[in-house]
Amino acid sequence: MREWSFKRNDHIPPIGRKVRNNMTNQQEDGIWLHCSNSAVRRASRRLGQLYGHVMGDSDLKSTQFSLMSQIARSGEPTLKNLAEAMVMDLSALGHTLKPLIRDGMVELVPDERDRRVKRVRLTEAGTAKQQELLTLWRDAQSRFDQAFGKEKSAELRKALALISSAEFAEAFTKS
Amino acid sequence: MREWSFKRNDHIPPIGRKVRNNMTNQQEDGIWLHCSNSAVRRASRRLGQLYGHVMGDSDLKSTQFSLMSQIARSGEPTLKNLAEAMVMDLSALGHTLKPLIRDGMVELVPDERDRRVKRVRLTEAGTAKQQELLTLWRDAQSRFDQAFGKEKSAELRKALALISSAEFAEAFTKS
DNA sequence: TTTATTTACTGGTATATACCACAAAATATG
DNA sequence: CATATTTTGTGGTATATACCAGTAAATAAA
Repeated sequence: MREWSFKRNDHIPPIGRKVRNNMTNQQEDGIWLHCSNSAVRRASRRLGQLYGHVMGDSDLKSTQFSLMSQIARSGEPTLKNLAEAMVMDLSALGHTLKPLIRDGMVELVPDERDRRVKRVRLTEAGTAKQQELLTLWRDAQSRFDQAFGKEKSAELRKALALISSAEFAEAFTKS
Repeated sequence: MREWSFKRNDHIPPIGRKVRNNMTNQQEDGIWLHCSNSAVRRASRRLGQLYGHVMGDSDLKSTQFSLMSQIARSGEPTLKNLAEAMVMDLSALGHTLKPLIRDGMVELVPDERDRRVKRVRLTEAGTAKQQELLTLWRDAQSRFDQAFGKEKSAELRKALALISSAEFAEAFTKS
């Protein structure tokens, strides 16, 4: 057996200070308690895993389900608008759509008035699949609400929507 | 000019209901207001971009900076422990480390007592680089605190740490 | 109307991240 | 001790995502 040092969260060492920390448990101090970016990414990994497991062996990843749900919700958005809504780089969106297009879940249709523009649309199969997975998604979301608190859950989403907004980006950048 | 429908957030349509929404602005209703997973991912994309721009042309991505900061903070964690701390899949961590190892920022050292185990360590160059970027990180983090509120910022990180915890995963899964 | 600029998308390249199957070492079991 | 099981990593494959450098269409400017 190795000699373990014990948790001591009383004096929080500054970022990047070496502590020779061999602790196994999760409660230890970490960068995510100091860096909002790290904190959000870390949580997104956890939720990706959690929601993903609920989605299970369905053909779609939780990210794909999100994207398709947003497409359905938007009607028939242009790539540009969809990218903005998802806070995603336009080219990243293009790449992300490829597997969905390949699998016949989504199709791109040229806009009639502006030949530069392409609109994103769920195929019939895509719509059906999205509807089908709604049940699983609801299970995941209700588990989340249960574990985190329905109230706090809604508040959190609102806070995150604020952070994701263009106005926030503006404020962050200009200051 | 196209005919635009106008924003109406008064009646929030359920997920996956088609609305034929051509709105350009960000305030529109979206999946992220209903799905915590989507909300967190979306925010993580935004923050990735924002922090990333502050990091600018430095050799490290903001994700790499986070990871290196956690390594520094942990002392000399095993791959397993680091993966757990980061809430990252072990193999994903391995892959993520490759560019850092290639660039001489990080090295893997075999554990002396358990030949299965490898420990992660910042090289001298890595430590220096991490220290150097601390300034940029501090700028980004203080911009965030400014824009979101220092209080709320700390609360948010705590909430996200809870969501990222093993206990939360437990609660989510068992329920 | 010709030219310059902006807009919307595509493709390349690199990192981020997950899951699965496999290998090797350590540990538990009979 | 010999075998079964668990633990820790590695490599493959696929999606997620960013940034940059084009390209073509639309629009603004001269």
